[in-house]
Amino acid sequence: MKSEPDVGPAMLLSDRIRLALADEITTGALLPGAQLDEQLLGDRFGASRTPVREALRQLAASGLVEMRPRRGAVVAEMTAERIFEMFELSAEIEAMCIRLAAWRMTPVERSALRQIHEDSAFAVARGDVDEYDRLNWRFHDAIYQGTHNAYIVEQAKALRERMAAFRRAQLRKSGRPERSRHEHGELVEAVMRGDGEEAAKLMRAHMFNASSALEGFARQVEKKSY
Amino acid sequence: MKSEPDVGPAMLLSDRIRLALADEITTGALLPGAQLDEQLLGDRFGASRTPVREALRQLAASGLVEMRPRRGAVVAEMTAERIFEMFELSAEIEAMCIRLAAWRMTPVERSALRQIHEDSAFAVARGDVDEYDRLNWRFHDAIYQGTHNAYIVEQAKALRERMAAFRRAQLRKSGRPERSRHEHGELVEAVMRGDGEEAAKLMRAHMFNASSALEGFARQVEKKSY
DNA sequence: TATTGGAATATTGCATACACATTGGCTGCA
DNA sequence: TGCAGCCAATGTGTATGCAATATTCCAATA
Repeated sequence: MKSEPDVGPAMLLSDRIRLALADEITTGALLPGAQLDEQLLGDRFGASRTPVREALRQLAASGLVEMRPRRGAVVAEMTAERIFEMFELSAEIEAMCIRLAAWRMTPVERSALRQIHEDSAFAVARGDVDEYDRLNWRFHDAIYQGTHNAYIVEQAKALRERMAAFRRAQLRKSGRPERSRHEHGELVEAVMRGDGEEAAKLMRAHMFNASSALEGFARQVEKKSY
Repeated sequence: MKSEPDVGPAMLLSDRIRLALADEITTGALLPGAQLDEQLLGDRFGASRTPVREALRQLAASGLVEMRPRRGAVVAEMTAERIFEMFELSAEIEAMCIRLAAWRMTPVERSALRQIHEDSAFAVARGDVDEYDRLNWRFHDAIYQGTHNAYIVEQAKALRERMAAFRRAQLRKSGRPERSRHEHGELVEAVMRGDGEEAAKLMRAHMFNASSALEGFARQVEKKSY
């Protein structure tokens, strides 16, 4: 009986719960410090405690929830300060990646990066935020790959995945895609010159600007919390 | 001595399994690509599949094992190259931390860092590797704290925890503690001067030297794999 | 009245049982 | 002989039950 047009068992139940909880936490629907009772969550999602537990474990690894042995899980404090802290790490990681990439990328990789950047011009011109978001992802992904360090690629992707929920609202800010693309242009220039330190500096600024676009959102979370 | 893994239920069963598996993977007892059958592992540890699954999930998050949905877990490829990659990320994270710390640490934190460094002189002189290992941990931990970014502290600690198994054999290398302490001295100097970029550079060198101490070990893993 | 001890409750940690997907092999047909 | 499709076996994903431990509340005592 698949009356509901669900995505089917293509996605694991525990993954669905994980994504749903991550969304509720990042949007502020679940307030910081809230107890995450396994049984209750299981009831809410029509699942048993087992997939809920798996989801909570993974969320704990990403820092969205805090697990205390035999004392259950609570939503991690998600103050504006903590969101900024997460962005700062994100920015530093991105800066590290582009610094390494600027030194290590092959000529082919460099021109591929430039190509992605040029493709994004259309998306910005048409105001297609979703398309720009995809290209934005590919842009940063190309930089990760440019480090020629598979472990860094994995971890950077994982971190970016964690921040995805925050980022969603971010690009909608008026004028943000244009400015983002302009900053990408500067990044491409620095990478082309092989100037890793400069690229890292620009990336920090780029990420800081992106996080600033979230300030209103952060304050909103703040208000809900107290 | 509470440093010894307590047989009591003080530590969660899933954590014991996680640590044991991490050890076996990093020491090469479990070869890359090996299937990690949940039932078999459960039998080996005298546990059921449930805590084994939790352990595997956490190991997957740290990159030691790879999980393919409905197809089980396998030991991640652990070539010498991959070990070096993990160390590179570790080094970059440490460098990032000390760069931020050199700029942000309070005077109290700076002198506390220097104090830890001075305390370690005794341990080195007595050849007490375990004691030096503890102080080494506290030294790096103080640097994490110095970033004044709680999220970075968490993630840096988690990463260092993952590398712990590798690090264990590392300090045993003859002369390594002396050299390590000398390098720490230079790091303290740079932090005292507030020279973040220089501290970061020194930290990368420090971590690189530490990883070099593992080269023999890495080759050994390599040989076992093929 | 405040504090402490203990019992009751609730919730996690672990074990076991079941359902279903994936895989490998086997059979039948081209 | 080779390939397609089916079937069984293996093993993961999920549900449920049990045991151990943390929390809470109440009562007894100082």
